[in-house]
Amino acid sequence: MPLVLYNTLTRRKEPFQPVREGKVGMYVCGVTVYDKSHLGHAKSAINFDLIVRYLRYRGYEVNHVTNFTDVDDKIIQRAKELSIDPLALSKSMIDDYFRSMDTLKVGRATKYPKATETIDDIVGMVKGLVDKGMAYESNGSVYFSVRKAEDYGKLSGQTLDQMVAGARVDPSEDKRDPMDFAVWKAAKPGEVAWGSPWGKGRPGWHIECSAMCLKHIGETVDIHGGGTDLIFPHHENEILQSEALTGKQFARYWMHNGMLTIDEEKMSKSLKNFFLIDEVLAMYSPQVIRFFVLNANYRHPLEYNSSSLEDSKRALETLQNSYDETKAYLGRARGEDDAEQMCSDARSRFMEKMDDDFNSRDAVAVMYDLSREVNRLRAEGRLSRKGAENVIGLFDEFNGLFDVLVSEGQRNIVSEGVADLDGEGLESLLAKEELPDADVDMLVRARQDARKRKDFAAADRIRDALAARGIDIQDTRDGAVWKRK
RNA sequence: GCCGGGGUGACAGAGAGGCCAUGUGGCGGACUGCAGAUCCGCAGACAGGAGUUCAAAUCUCCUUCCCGGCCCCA
Repeated sequence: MPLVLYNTLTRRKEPFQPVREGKVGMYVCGVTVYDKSHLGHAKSAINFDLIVRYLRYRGYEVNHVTNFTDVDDKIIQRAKELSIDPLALSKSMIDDYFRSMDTLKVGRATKYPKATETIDDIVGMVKGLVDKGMAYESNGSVYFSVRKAEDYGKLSGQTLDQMVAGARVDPSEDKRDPMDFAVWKAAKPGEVAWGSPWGKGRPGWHIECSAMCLKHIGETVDIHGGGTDLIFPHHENEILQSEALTGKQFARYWMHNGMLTIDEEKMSKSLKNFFLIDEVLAMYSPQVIRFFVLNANYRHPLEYNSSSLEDSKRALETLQNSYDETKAYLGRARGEDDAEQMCSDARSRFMEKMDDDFNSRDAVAVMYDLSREVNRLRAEGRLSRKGAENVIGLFDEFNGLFDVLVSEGQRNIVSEGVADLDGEGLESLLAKEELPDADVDMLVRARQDARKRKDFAAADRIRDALAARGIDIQDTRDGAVWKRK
């Protein structure tokens, strides 16, 4: 069964066939680091990280490159406002990006090249374009000549004449055609700049990605990704300049993630409707945020509102409970069912969904099915210890891709036996601020005793006291199970 | 204006010709001292209008509304 993915270039799903068997060169456009990252950037990173993880799960060797645009107009302007060095600003924002993404469990790319570290390659590329007559120098800047390019609009479906008609292009520059774009920008006095055959300057935005693809992956990348907002003009221009230079197809598959929206509008800095990753992490766990993102198709816009993470949190609890309960069940397994068939069915359905353009939403639905089935087997006492191990193993396997379940730190503890505690001991435990596990265990047992005596007031008092410290008790057929929330 | 993508139950969101999405929430039942968790069941949907087809949420056409892009942007 082949892996199929949606290719923006052809606007349809296609079987995935990399240039070199078993190997994938993947380039994903990264961020321009002039400010801290927001939830929309997190969506993009999580979406593409899942794609990388799944490709590896499928056995591909993936070379994943994501860049940092660490010098551009916005960075220079912001640095000026803050009276700091622009490269110091971008450096600190890159640190922030890594901090956020690490917390969100976004896997690291193979390489994170920066524009400022690729200047030589960029200059070489610009030179090559000028030599070929595809680009021209004008007042220290170099522009790509769009009229000379064949098949303009390959990716976006735009034609040049349409563009010029409705465009808000700036005609005041030194361009021969208003649609020409800068591949090298002449520096204004005092700006950060690098030497070049055309004088001091810095790279145009689009050229750095072309140069990095060429340098770190090759003339043809298998998968080129980014947000839908980059399709035009960024990716269109990357294709033009790269193919003009190499004569080879630049990217086989173009994948674009849908925007995160608020009130159906794109989350963005300019609309001031964004939430920083840090702000959201202060309220919700990385797992909840990941689940929110992965519980939807990467390609479509995803609506964020005040309740969306709360909903995700609740929905995820169902899966986490099933996982935790199955682990807790290991110690008291009774039953015959090894769940072999159930697990292999679930795995193949899961892969079938992921093979279909990384349909994580449907893959999540498979996890819910698995969880319901295992819950039933446990409740009916039909699951064997081996069966529980199989299911836990499968949850772990899925979680290796999604990373939405917490495997440690959230233990379910069954408390059995009678509490060795007198009234005074009980009161002193109830008064404690911090309760180590042994104390919790003692209180849970005391509550069990009280329930047996039908002293429900005392039992509820203990439950309330534990709840106030974030400890949750559940009475089950097999005794009381508690966990820290 | 032009180029893309969409409008699915209370909400979030899959699906792309025939079969169930799924989750949260709601309702009913089981279990329970209560609660929670869990299980079983129920309700509720495909923007509007034509057409193609034995069969359409899924294909075609029209209308309408929304979003993204056309300066920067994941």
